[in-house]
Amino acid sequence: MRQKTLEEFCGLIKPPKNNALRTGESASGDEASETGGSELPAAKPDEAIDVAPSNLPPSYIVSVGYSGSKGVAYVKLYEPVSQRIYLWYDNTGHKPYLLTNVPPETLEKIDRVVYHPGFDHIEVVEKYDALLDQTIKVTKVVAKDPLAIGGRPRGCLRDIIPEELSVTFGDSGVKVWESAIKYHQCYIYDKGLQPGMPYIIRNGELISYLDETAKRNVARVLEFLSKDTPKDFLPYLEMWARLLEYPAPKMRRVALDIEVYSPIATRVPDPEEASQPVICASLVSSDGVKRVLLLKREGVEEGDLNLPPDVIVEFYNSDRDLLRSIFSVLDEYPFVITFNGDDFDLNYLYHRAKNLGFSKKDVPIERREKICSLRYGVHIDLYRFFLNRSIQIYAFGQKYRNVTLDEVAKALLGKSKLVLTKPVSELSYGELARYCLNDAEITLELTSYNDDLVMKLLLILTRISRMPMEDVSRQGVSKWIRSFMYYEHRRRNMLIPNSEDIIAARGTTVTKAIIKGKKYMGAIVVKPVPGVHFNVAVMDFQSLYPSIIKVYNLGYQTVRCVHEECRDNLVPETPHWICKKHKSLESMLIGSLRDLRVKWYKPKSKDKTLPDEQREWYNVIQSALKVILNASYGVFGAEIFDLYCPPAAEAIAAIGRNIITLTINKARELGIEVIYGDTDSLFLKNPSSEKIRELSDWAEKTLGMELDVDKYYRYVVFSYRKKNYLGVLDDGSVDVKGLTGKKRHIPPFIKRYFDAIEDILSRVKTPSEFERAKRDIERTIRECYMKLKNREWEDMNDLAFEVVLGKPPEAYIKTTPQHVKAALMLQARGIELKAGDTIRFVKTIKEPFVKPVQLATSKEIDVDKYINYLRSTFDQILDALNLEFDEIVGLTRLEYFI
DNA sequence: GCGGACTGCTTACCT
DNA sequence: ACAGGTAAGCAGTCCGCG
Repeated sequence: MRQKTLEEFCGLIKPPKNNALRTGESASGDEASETGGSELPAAKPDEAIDVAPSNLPPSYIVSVGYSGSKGVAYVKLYEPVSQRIYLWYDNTGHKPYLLTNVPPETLEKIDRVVYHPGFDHIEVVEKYDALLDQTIKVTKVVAKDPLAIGGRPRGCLRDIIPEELSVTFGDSGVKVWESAIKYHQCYIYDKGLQPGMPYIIRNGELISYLDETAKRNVARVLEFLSKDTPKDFLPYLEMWARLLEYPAPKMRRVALDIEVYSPIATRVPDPEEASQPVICASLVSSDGVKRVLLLKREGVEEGDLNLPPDVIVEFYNSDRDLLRSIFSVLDEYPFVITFNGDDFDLNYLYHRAKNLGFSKKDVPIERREKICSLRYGVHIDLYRFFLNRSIQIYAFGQKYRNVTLDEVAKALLGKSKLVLTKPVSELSYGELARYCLNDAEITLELTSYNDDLVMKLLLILTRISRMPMEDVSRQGVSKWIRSFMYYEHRRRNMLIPNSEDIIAARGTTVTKAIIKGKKYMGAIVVKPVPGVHFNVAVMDFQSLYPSIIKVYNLGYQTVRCVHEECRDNLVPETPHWICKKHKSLESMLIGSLRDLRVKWYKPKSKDKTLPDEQREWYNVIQSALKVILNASYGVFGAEIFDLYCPPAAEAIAAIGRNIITLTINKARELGIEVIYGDTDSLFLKNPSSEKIRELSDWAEKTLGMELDVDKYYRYVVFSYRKKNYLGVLDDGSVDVKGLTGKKRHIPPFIKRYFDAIEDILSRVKTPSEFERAKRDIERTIRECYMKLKNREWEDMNDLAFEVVLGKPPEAYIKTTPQHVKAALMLQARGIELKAGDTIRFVKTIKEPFVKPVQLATSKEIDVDKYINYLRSTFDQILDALNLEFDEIVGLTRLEYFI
């Protein structure tokens, strides 16, 4: 089978001339169907959405799914003019399938296969097996519906085939491939669909739409990047640039929050039971509508609601009517935003409707595997999105710690939830309405601040991952990467290997990790030179690991490939070799993404000559790329990743060690003093710009890697500890890395004094100013010490350590750390605790030497333990300044021993 | 029976 | 549900100590 070009695969065509863009009807109008004569009994989502008309203006694919009633895949399109959702049903006869190495003539003899109710037919197809580097013939077993392939606990073709063959033929070499891919993903891959991108319909076909501006923009990117780029790389740059350059539409949406009555004040009602009425709902939309729906109840204080004039308040006599109103909104908006709606709001409404006897067609919510989706639009649960670790760290820079609406909103918007003085069920209408409305407002604002940053981020991730928006917002980075790699397999007609095939063909790791229990050796950290160093340049390799994947051609297909002639292309410090004959798919996909971020999107996001709006868009793109690139090496070493390949991960790390080592040696050879380095960075003491240039050129020429100056420190303070330093930049801002004084769990009392020291250091400009700073630091530490010693704290909370429970308190079997001891005391008082909860405790004199702050009194505090903690915290800085904690606080040797 | 040396567990951090 | 490396504190264990 011929490999399709990207152009063909994406179905790109010139935009139609004179394409009369029809403005759709207002979204609030009737829901009359334009299906044009489908006689099948309508079922969800089919009945709630209009079928896309042939003159549909360019519309964005936001979701892809499978229609059980019609037995075909469908695509949800968002039309940005009318701001409505339309459906398009597959009309190409695409069907679910699996691949197997069992020959057709054998399969035809198996009744359980050919008489399976979902069985359709068998074909023989050719696929390229990248593990063996050869084209193989496989049998394609096509089914009538996706559940016949897999997804049911028993009786699926993917289980039947190996079962039958091992029983009947005693064959253990039976292989089944690609049977665990969700059908809607399979459809996206086979059709080369680009979720998040605009499409039009022509002769009933769904066709990708790119306007002339978009094409010009893509051409501009390519022209800029093509200079020093190998030819085979260009199509990939082009593919990504098309997805990334196309602007985002305005996404019409509504945020929903509900409040539920609870007979027990402290308990939130169980959504699966949904036994209590919904007493309030707020709907706040991007088109400026704010509605509060309240349930009339006996004995609730009426009075003035005291809500802003633009809020529409509606009272309902029954929660049945209230639900109906909510549901009509859910059937109208293309995007519905919640915070924890999968688990609570939509889940509750779904079950409540069931309990109230709603018929299925009157409920716009569908529930499957902990997800609540909508038959009409797309449900984005922001809780799930913000919970994503990669998003949390790389897109939002750790600005929020705990994923609660209050904390995320505080961190990103500077806004909070309203504080309740009473349980929800006891609030007056006004209090309830204001509370609920505020939640919906900040939920919406989390998607709209910074010019819709979150919506745009989701859209970009949708495009890169080639997944429906619902899925992208709920799944992790390894699923996103898997998805675009699978897509590329299908485009190139490559067999998607099973995880065990990769392990069997490529083996495991050989190096020994420094940390017990890890699979292989990781990065190098250079011992810092202790002391204060002025004029320090920090150089680092731009996206080191993605660069290695690109330049050294890494991937599951190229590590330990089958060719004899490649075995001399060794990875340093390992027996692994890398293929010289073929380019790995990973090196192309990840490498091109890396180049686009490093050379185009990141610089553009900082280009002050561009309009703010444009720069912000580039910033969204470069953040999305950052999230993906940061994980692109890690996934190779993660068992949960479906293309898990330990030797590839190990090789990347080994090459990284080699690169940083060679660079350090080169720097020293050039006479530059290297005072520290970690993984991909070098701290250089007082280097001349010529030497920096020389080193950078050397890296480019001999390693093929970009080594740039990341920043200049006015000075850096190192102790002997790795991953532990303080650096002052030219503008006086301070970078503190790894020091205890900056860690989140330490008592505020100590943190405040640490911050004061940081402040003193930020003002030091020259070595001569240092002496005065040292005296100031001594004074600060003395003050802190005296305050503690004299027990002068205002509030116990100031002394509390805040440590997060990694698991529920009962689950600590091997040891009982201090925060767990405190947690157990709280639990003994009936306070429920779970993994992720933060325990606030103080150190006390008597056994067991800890107490939760809530239970402790001031006189129980063990001051000496705090002073010891103070000592070790400040030692990290004092070490480097040649100061002694005990001398500063005036402890003589004698006192120290008493 | 006690204390120091040691290992292991746990959390928070760095790249 | 991306990886490994480092710091630090404490819990628990082992062993010596005539």
